[in-house]
Amino acid sequence: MSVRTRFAPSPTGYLTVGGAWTAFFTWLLARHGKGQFILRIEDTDRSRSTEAYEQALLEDLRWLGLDWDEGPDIGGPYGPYRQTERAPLYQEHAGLLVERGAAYPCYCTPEELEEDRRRAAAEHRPYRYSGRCRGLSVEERAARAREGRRPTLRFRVPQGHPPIVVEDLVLGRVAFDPADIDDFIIQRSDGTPLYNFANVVDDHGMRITHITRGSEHLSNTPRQFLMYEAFGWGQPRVAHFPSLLGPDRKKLSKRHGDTAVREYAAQGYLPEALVNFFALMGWYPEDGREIFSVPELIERFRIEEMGRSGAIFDAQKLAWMNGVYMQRVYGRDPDRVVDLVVAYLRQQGVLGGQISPEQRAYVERIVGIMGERLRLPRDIWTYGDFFFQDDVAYDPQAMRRYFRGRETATLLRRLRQALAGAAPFDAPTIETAVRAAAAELGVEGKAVIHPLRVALTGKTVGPGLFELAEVLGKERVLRRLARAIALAEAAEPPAAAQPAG
RNA sequence: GGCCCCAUCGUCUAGAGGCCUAGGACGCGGCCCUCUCAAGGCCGAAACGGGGAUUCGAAUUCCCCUGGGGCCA
Repeated sequence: MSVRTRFAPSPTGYLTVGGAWTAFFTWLLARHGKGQFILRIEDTDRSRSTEAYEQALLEDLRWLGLDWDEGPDIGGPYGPYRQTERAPLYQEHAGLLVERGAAYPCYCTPEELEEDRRRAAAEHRPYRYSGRCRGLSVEERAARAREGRRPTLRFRVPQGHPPIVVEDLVLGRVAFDPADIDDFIIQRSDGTPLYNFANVVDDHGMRITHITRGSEHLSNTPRQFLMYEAFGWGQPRVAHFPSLLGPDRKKLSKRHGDTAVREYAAQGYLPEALVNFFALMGWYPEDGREIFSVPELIERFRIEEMGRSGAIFDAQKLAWMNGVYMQRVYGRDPDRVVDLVVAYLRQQGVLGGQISPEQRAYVERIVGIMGERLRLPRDIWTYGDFFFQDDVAYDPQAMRRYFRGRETATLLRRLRQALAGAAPFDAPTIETAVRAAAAELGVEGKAVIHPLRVALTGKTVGPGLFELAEVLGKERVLRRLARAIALAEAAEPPAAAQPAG
């Protein structure tokens, strides 16, 4: 049997991490089964849906590498793939249910229903639909229509129906008692379909074999199964994924902390890292390995192995994983990492306009010496801001620790002299010069290396000193040293006391 | 309110009756390495929500409670 799955987002906002996570597993299920993945746009909420969001949704999905076989942009044999374009289908199917007596018009106004609900609450009994319109005769219906009432359509839940058993691929067997289910509305009085109903019509119409969605829809499943039954259709397989939670253990939603995927893209996260990270929320391979390529994921994924409990999105672990992927990508295709870093630098206004080949080559060298420190593009700044601004930001703590007045000034002066004579100005030569200077001064290497690092970079963290000095170049190194010497001397008298301000 | 789902370290999770003095990863702490940081190596702190029941034996099965999430809206 060929597997067909679908992802059906509403174009009312950007693709969020929660949505992308569901989309990913849905896609994985199709790819694992060598089947099709279908994209459907649920744009029935016309007031909030926009064309721009739809485009953004497609872009973000593509960025993640989730490709679809049928969708609004490429069409397919079971289209259209936008709900607003499928209105006639909903009408037709609603008519079918009415003909069969499986659905009936309900003339109750929202006010009347609200009143019922209020009374139920006041009397401390569960609210149930009164069934007021369930057995209306043709004349009674006509009379209500004459009053100007526009009916909704309700699905008639069969009385005495045996328990509805859902064999969920993730959750296992779940049984629902139909007696607990009220006749539910499938079509609004304006003729538009409700989510549950449109979903059934679309999923069946698109030959979806495996329905996947968030577990918040589990309670809808018996209703949908009842509709499949009324239509005389075979049931699809269903799988309900756990929800993604925020750090407060509350379900992530657009309103509540669910970040847009493009936010991560903008920050320069690697899509392969994000996808690998997604895989580990809810599913774990037997051997405890954590880094998987997409083809490996497709091969090894088993939906039966998915976890059932909600997971919190751990941004820290994502950052770690992104770092792992940064290294891998750098090893294979350094240009991609450089591109990401350049994009970041432009975005921050550090680089502007056309990037010259020289500028790019410079960034390339910096990226090269950053090594594993570069987990995200922004780390270029965290560890290497001094590469881009001559006006070095001296970390006060670093100054206090390594700038000890005249003593340091003397040391730096000696270093400056040694470096002035270093030729060529490359890391090995610089190292030799620095260590020789230390020996002459009768101190250990680190005793001069630390102050030198602070003098050149303003900080105590970052790439190897000799490498960064090389990239900086002799001219800048000497200039910065001159300034640092002045700084060190000036720092002397108040060094012991608390600096004012 | 009714119905449904979930419950192992801070987090992601392994675990499908004895292999568990509960394993891995991120994060955290320490040590080593080292020009710093990062990486790497070693070490460490850190969890089976509570109560019953079944069993020779329960993280693992069943029931109740509690907590969290969801649907009906």
